[in-house]
Amino acid sequence: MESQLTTIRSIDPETAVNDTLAMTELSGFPTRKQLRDLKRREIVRCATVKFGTEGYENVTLEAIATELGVTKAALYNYCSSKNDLLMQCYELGMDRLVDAVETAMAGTGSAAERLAAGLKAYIVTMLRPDMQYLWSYTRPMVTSGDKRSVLDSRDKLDVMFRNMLNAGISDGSLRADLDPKLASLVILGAANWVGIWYRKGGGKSPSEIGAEVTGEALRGYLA
Amino acid sequence: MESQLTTIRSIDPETAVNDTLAMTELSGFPTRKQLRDLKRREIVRCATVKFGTEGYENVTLEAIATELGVTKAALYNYCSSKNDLLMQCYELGMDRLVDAVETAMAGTGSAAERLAAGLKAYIVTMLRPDMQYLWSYTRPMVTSGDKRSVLDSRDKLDVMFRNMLNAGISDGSLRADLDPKLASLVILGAANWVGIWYRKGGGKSPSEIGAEVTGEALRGYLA
DNA sequence: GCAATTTGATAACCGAGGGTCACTGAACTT
DNA sequence: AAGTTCAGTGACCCTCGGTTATCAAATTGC
Repeated sequence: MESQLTTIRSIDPETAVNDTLAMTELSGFPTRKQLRDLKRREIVRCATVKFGTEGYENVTLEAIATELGVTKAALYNYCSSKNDLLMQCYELGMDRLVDAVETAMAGTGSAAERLAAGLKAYIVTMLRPDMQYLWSYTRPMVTSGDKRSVLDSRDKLDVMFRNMLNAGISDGSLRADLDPKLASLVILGAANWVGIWYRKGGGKSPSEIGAEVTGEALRGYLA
Repeated sequence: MESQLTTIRSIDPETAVNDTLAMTELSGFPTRKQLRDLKRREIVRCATVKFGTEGYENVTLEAIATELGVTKAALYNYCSSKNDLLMQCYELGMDRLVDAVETAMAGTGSAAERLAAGLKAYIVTMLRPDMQYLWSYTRPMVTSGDKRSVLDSRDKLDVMFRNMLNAGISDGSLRADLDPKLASLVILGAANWVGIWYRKGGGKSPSEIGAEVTGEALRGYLA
């Protein structure tokens, strides 16, 4: 059986919005390192979709390997365990989240407006079909030791929101008496909770949900 | 090996606060049904502690069985699968939560005060060591089909909070313009989020955390 | 009291799936 | 051309959830 790992698969526009993979396609003569890294990311991308839509414990390494046209053992060249593979998926997901929030917050409005934009982007990104189960259903599997980079990203997000809260106090668009630490806790809590209860079919689109929850979560903090 | 399932184990006061098991000890000549039910609950109690403190996927049925002094196969007289056992643990946990919140909300103050008491009780209960992983780490494993009763309890809690929010609008202790549905979402989101990031050693006790988060989550809703 | 039956537990086993390892063949190096 | 590196293979092991045949004790019927 010929390995398909060397093939650059077409990117599904629905699930791959803002995916960075497409931007790093091979140019001319790929080095061994480049090829290896591309394959690794292809594995992670495949695993992310499967974990995200089917749930971690319902996906076998065999299934991932088959889908990629290789054997299970081959995967172990790119990850040290199934949990490690999940970790790499988390990193990918975290990067997406950070990117989305960063972009949304880069606007020019008041801090309150940019905070709202960032929060909405956070929620919408989290509700992407292939992020769904990844966040709400398998965060658990992140075992100690491995999870450093994930926690780093989480902290990074937390800091981004806290900074924006502080900026809001400074520019007067948010109440001066709010505690950024506690407020970011409540805000992110509300946002993350959406990922738990939201299921397609509730009638509302992720974008609508994002806007509604954002409005509600920030209501008490506006100046 | 003699079965220890017939022994009523002493209740650890730390983890068994409000546990209903102690109230149903056998009286005189236990019937077969009573004995069976007692054993079932003893299994669930043991599993709850282990799942809660070690994490679902790190606990083998073998380990639970050994701790109870029986074989793994014996457990299958009381549950149909490992996941079903987890479900029963969730029910136990949910009952604890509902009890705690109900009791806390039964006071005589304003609706806002009772809401705060209920929310704090919710958080504190959730932070019990043996509830920790159960909530934040294994909610995922609840697979469709089985999970009806758990969702019922969750709905029940949601309704309790929504009712109290409505009561607060009526008695004027909460802002008249709040949307109970969205508000309960944000409030419970913030509360549940605590279970994710809280780890012993942060210096603050569950009670302090509960009070702080409660204050913050309700701040925007007070009249 | 003594068979017949029901119940709860056991030991032995099965199969899925995560993880390992000796080896192979192709690509790169010299 | 010979040696070296390395991704990938196939066969294998082990853990653990789940099943089944069987047995002993308690319960019931006569």
